[in-house]
Amino acid sequence: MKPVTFEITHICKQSGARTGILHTPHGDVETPMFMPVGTQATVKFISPEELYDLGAGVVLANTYHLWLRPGEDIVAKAGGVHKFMNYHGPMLTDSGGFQVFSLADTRKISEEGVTFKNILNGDMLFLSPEKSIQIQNSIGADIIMSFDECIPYPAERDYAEVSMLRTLRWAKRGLDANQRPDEQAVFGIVQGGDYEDLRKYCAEKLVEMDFPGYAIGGTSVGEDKETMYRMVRWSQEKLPFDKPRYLMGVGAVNDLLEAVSLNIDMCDCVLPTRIARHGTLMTSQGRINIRKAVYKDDFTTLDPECDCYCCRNYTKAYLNHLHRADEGFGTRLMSIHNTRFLVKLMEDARRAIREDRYDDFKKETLHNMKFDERGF
RNA sequence: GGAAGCGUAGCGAAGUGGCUAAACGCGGCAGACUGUAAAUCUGCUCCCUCCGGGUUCGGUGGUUCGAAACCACCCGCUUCCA
Repeated sequence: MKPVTFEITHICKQSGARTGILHTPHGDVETPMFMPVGTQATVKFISPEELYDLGAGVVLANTYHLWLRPGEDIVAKAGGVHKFMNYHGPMLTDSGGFQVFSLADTRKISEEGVTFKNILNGDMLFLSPEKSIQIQNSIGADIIMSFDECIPYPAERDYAEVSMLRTLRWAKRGLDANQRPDEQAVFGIVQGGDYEDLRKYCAEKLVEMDFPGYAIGGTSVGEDKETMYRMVRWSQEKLPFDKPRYLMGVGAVNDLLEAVSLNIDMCDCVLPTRIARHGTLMTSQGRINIRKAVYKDDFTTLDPECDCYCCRNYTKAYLNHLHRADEGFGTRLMSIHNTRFLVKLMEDARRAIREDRYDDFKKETLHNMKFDERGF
């Protein structure tokens, strides 16, 4: 019994992009989709009820951070992460592989795994592919990720190769370590830096291991757009067409639209919630910073095309005030808006795909959001 | 009426002879943010500017090669005593 399955429901005649349905133990979700990130078992400032309201499907949590606090045993004791945080839709946990990148100063990599410094108390901790899966088994998300090394960009070819080969061995070890294969699906992660042969080789080898879904990692780590899209294209070419493809850590509007063109089904990103906290909002007319003086007495809606709780009820002047006054309600409203914006972007993308006009939709959306003619 | 203390850039507050156009915080103006050590970080914030220049530290006058800093008087504020 496979916990996670995928079916393709339509292929756009204009673009080749696809829609699908991801079936999980906590419900079905339509793809392509955007997945909000709730690292510490909460999407910062957004309640589960608000997540349902804004149409969130899969929500992420993070293995490394929940391991350190409160500890995976606590989450298991709560009955799993869904019960713990009271979110009953599908969930996915990242393996800690991103922390190999983001916490590079505090860790050391070996064949066996990664020694991390506990950022909370300085203890030395060891995370292996098996340990990561074991923790994720305790946390209990529907989709769990194999432990990988997210390498920086740029990376020397030799290092990218050594790291990718090790990530492949880790993927196999993680797959074999899954104690709950009937409830939790392990996805493999394609690495290989900005090297075509490495990306393709990695994808081929992962496919031989037969994962229920595949992710593309090592992107959005500082590279330019051309490079990112190239890495995605190479990675995705060797993946089986009928399996879900997850592009990790991507959430800028132009990147999402390009990802959908490249047959990506799932994307996650902290961007909407993080920039919301910092006062930046995504709108159908492009990004704005609500703190700017021009919004002080702008009593219009943030985005007239948005149907979120924030846009239905509040003005830019009010958001400007709340942000300047450092009021948490403003942060909540803006987090809800940005998250809804990306969820809705994907809803609109799915509709366009079903109507065989995805290329038109993409071009028009990018134009309205003031991206240049290349979509950058 | 007497005594003591204080007055520094939009605000708060360092500085008590040259390294000071003047720390730091707030406020203000911008920018960044992509599998979250991020309700964070970066830059600018006296005036004119390309180098550079011009005016500042309650006011006026002095001491000094040189003062926000020392002295005198004046103005204002605070506290205490009557």
